[in-house]
Formats: sequence, structure tokens, C-alpha cells
Amino acid sequence: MSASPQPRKLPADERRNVTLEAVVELAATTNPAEITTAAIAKHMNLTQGALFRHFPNKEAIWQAVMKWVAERLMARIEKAAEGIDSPLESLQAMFLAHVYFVAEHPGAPRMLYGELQGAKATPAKRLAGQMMKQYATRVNHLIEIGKEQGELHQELDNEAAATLFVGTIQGLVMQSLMAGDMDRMCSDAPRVFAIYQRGIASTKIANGGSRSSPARFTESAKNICQ
Amino acid sequence: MSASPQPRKLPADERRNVTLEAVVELAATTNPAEITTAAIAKHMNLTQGALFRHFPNKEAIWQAVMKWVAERLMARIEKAAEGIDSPLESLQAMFLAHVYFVAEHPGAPRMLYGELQGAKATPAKRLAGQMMKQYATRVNHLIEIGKEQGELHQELDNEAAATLFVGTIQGLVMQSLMAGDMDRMCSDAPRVFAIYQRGIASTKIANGGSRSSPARFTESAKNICQ
DNA sequence: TAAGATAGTAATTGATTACTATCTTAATAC
DNA sequence: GTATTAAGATAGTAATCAATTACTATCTTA
Repeated sequence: MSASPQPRKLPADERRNVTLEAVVELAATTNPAEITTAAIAKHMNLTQGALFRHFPNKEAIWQAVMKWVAERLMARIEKAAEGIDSPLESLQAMFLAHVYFVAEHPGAPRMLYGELQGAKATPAKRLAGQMMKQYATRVNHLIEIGKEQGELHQELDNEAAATLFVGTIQGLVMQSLMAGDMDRMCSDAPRVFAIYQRGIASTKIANGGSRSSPARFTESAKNICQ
Repeated sequence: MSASPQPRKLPADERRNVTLEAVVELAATTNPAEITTAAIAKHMNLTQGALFRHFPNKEAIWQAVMKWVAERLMARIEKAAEGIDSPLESLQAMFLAHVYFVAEHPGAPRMLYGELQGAKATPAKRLAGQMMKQYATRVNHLIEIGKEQGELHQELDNEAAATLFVGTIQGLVMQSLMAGDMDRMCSDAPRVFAIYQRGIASTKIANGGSRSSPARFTESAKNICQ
């Protein structure tokens, strides 16, 4: 699983990338709070001290990892909703893209949750918070549009709907992390979203089946989630 | 906040209780992974070594805390649903009771989540897992009954509905923990549940208003959540 | 091919951790 | 009032952690 046969020496920025991937990989099976610099180094066949040739301290590693995760996740979600006219379908695409991303990188949410639990406001926590806010804004906007277009029912509580959207994903992820079963999350996701959809959609179009178009998969998601 | 003017010496079992409360209190503002035995001791005006007169090791403290939390939470939820005929209203009562409990003890979910993230199967983790399972069973049962009675719509995906119920709470809790704002969660909870309800209820009765009965509050929840 | 830059090793540091051994104090029983 | 003992204080221990150090191997290039 680990111990990849890499060249002993790597250029600095490549070594940094390898480090981030190693951390996310480690976080998939290890409590982030328990990931030591020694563990990271061992996972990539390096001595512990060498890590500090590329990062000033451990906090900097975590910060870089958060950025790594945030960028990739947001890009995936953005891409998933791209070119879809229907707000409702956009929400579904984002929902599934998010879930599939987590299925590929179970370490990502663990680090996020772990970081956000901390009392003190680390740079990593700030990054995580920013991403959450950006995300919420995006969802809120889609909901407003959906209401204007009549896809969502008119008495809908926008704020609550956005909260529930994010919360539903978080809950789904959390349950899968606990069960240690990412495959189940992939198959649960569409079914769970269907209920959410029924909760926010306008009664006319709402349910029938045409809406449950299977939603496009990214290449990598296909391998894991089908 | 802490530093209560307690007698210097306490009988053993009382000291144990005080310890558990101290830990839950601490966890409300501190990452559980960073709660040291020294911090616990300091929070209750005790020397660190004295803790080990009452617990064989730290793991035993965590295990006891998990039990403390699980018992109180399940009791509250059970009591909330007690004597309610309508499954839908039972679910709502459980939902709100759960949220209010967390608002009173923000440390509880943090410890749960923190514990369940760990790789190794500690006794504390086992306890947490058992509680989750018991909870899910309860919800599943209510959903089945609700369907039979016609309150829930007939094509409802039971399993997904149960997953979403638990997930919704977890998401709500997680977002509040991140924001550090438990009051918001209290006011969000009924609004969010309303959407969930619309997602699972049969279309006939579903929405109107009579359902949104404010749901009884426990005494302590009143103080925090209104 | 010599010289400098780059990346890594191995050993060590000071701080922090859970846990323990020994002494002191306060409450209770006789 | 004194003996007994449960509960706490004091002062440690060994282990572990992030971070630093002195040194070495390898690549680049002038």
C-alpha cells in the first residue's frame, strides 16, 4: 500500500507534493491527531528530519494539505455543476461529486473535521472555514435561482435548505467514516438525495423519475463508485 | 465557569462523577485529542496524579465518559418520544431532543466524533458504535410504522430515510460546532426538520402547519434553546 | 572535472505526555 | 482522643514528539 519504489532523491516541489499525498493517504486510516511527522516520513520512505527541509514546521504541512484538499474538492464540484441549466440538477451533481470525492479521499474529511474541532484558530482552520463559506454561498445561490424558476417550492426556507444540503453530505460522510465503508456511501448518496429533493422541490414537477438522471461520473469516481 | 468552590476532598464515586462532568465541559471548548490528564485535573482543582486514584488509566476515563454521554442522550431521546402516537411527531420530538441535548453538552458530539475517528477499536469506540446502532434501529422502526399508518409516503426508501435522519442531525451538529454557535443550531433545527419531513411525509397530510407543533421542551433545554 | 547547490541521513534536543512511588492530611470508628 | 484509612500532594519516571544539528551523497554546470 505504501512503500512505493520511488527514487531516493526528489526535486523539492515534487517532494512536497508527495508529502501531501502521503498525509491524505495516511489520514484515510489514521486519526489525523495521531499522525506524527515520523509516521509521514516512514510512509514515504524518508527520515523524519528530512521533512523539515521542505516545510518549516508541522503546522505548515497541515496548512498545505488543507489547501490541496480544498482546491481539488472545489474544482470537482464546480466542474460537476458546469453546463447544467436546472438548479435542482446542479445541486444533485454537486452533491454526488462531493460524495464521490470523499470516497476517493477518505482522509480529506477526517482532516477537515479534525482541524475544525481545534479551539485555536490555526491557518489550516482558516482555510477550511473559507472553503465551507464559499461552498455555502454557492448552494444558497442555486437555491434562490431554483425558487425563481419554480423548480423549488415557493414557501421553502432558503437558509434551512442550504444548511440541510451541506449537513446531509456531512452526515453521510460521517456515517461512512464510522462504518469504514466508503462503497456504501456511494450507493446511499443518490437515494438520500432523492428524499432531500422531495423536501425542497415544487410539488408539480417534483417526483416522477426523469429527474433521477444518473448524473455524470468523473473517470476516477467511476472506478470507485460503481 | 470552572473552579467551583468544592470541598477539597470528595468520596471516591462522587469524585468520579465530577471528573466525567469536567471532561465533557472541557471537550466543549477543547479538541478532545488534546485533553490531557493534567488539563482535566486542573479544571477540577486537583493534581494530575490524584486522578489515577480513581481511574486505572486514561482510557478508562474516556470509556466512562462515553457511557455517561450515551446513557443521558438515549434517555432524553426515549423520553421525548414517549407517549406520542404519531410516528412523524415522534421523529420530530427525537430530532429536537437530540439537538437540544447537544446544545447543552457540546463536548459530547466532539468526543463521539473524535473517538470514532480512531483506527484502533478501543472500548470507548465500541460503546459509541453500540449507541449509534441502537439509535438507527429505533429510527428505522418508527419509519416502518409511519409507512404502515400512512403518514409517510408509500414509495419511501426506508433505509435512506433513516440514514438521512441521523445524517441531518450530525450535519447540523457539525456545522454548529464549526461555527461555535449552539444557539443557531437550536433555531435551525425545527426549520431543517420541516424540510426533512416534507421529504418523507405522504403528500396528503404533509404540509399545512398543524404538524409544526412546537414540540415540548425539557426544562434544561428551555433555558438554552429559547 | 572541480565547485557549488540540492536533498537526505543519523543522532540529539527540550518539551510534553501518561503513569507511579512515596509522603501528608483529613475524616471516620472505636 | 487516638488509630485507621481513604483521598490528595509532591516529585518523580520512561516514552514520545516536533524540531535541530552536523555531516554526507548526488546532481548540475561552468
